[in-house]
Amino acid sequence: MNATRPRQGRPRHTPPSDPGISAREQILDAAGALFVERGVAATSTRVIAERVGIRQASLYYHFATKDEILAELLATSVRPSLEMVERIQAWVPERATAAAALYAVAATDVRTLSRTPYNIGTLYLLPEVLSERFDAFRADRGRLQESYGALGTLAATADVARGLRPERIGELLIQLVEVVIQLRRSREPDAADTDAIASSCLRLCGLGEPVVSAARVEARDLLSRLA
Amino acid sequence: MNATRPRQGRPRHTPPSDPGISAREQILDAAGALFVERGVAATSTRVIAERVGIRQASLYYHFATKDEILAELLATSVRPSLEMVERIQAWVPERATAAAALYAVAATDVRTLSRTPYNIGTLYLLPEVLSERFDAFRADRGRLQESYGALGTLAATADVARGLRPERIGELLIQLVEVVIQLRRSREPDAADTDAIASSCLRLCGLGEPVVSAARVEARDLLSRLA
DNA sequence: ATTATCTATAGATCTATAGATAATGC
DNA sequence: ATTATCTATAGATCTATAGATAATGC
Repeated sequence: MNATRPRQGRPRHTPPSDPGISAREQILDAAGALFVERGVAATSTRVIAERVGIRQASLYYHFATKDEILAELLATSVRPSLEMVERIQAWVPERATAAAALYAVAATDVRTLSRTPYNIGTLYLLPEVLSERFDAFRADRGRLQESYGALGTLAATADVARGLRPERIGELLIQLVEVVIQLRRSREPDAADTDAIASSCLRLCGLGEPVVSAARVEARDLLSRLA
Repeated sequence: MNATRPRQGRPRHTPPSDPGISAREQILDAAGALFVERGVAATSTRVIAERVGIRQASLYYHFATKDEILAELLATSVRPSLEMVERIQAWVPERATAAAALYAVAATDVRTLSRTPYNIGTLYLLPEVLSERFDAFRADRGRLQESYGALGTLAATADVARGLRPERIGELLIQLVEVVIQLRRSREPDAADTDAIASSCLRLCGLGEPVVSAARVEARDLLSRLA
């Protein structure tokens, strides 16, 4: 039961609570929680370091700037969604209807965002993300949006598809899914929220109740086969 | 053509570009645009003052703290929505169906948010708003959310109303309407967006195409009578 | 020797206050 | 006299760098 195996380097002022996690990870966790809670500009490197249990200057051994911490957090938070979408998209149209695929993607995305440790999706809403420094993140998010647009257009009724170009459908759908980020600010989302949001995505595409119900069932099946 | 009538007080270092607007308003405008662009913490009082054309310390003649500027901006941005919702709500059920009222409220709210000078709705998303200092604002917003919940519950199908309590419907609807804030970060919303969002609100309540179409028409009529 | 921390600090902020000053109003 | 600005500044930050130090690894 050697709870604290010694590591390399000068020992910390306060020994780490969980030495199994790399210092880099500890910094990302602390910074993530603080950025979400108070924003980036209002979070000083001193507070991040305090929460980790190291001195302020020691952060700079792991990250060159505060922005680099944010960039890393952003990158690791879109990628899983992006991979999932692309995997599900590949099932259309041979093994799944577009509506079911859209439901599956939206529901999975909502569920993922519901469960991230400190509602990390909140970072997407912070003003600093608009800066060019983070356009790598915004490019990833753009690709996710395109996938939503493509799926939504395939799933949409002719009426809706005629009225809204794929880019617009993508914008609206991704925003709708991310409603869960806002929701999580006031309470813990549950399965009913996930269904309400995913169903709304289909309804936004003009689909009526029978199609939505069928897609919900098919999506469940699709997801169980994927897992 | 006396473009610049002199005012009381020591003259500004740089004379005001539009002397018709009070200094207080000028500060609110400058701060609003900057807060939206970079966030509150990242906007220094010096930059706000610079944009107004006064010295940093002169801000404190009009506002006691930076937060007071934010509080004022938040207050003036929810109130119009709140008043509008309550006026339209009063038409239900005697002179309007709940679905039409919900469509009208959502569409008006989306349109209002689409047209605010610097997408001021963005302020709702900033982390500083979570602080207790702004609970007056959050109370107003809570009331708006309750109205959405009440209207949505009245409009919803029995199925949906059984599955989702009014509070949850309110949360989801207000979030859905505020999608336009996010949308505006990348482009100028138009009438098609307004309809897509307002229609999505009804569809989220379980309403099918015929009801949505009828509500859209009725809402247009309702709004023209209100104006 | 390498690694991961530490201490100390430069230099650049930033907010808010104190007190002076240049207008108008009476 | 009142108003709305100005200048000057205290005091508290904050980021990032330089260089020392206490471990482990070889």
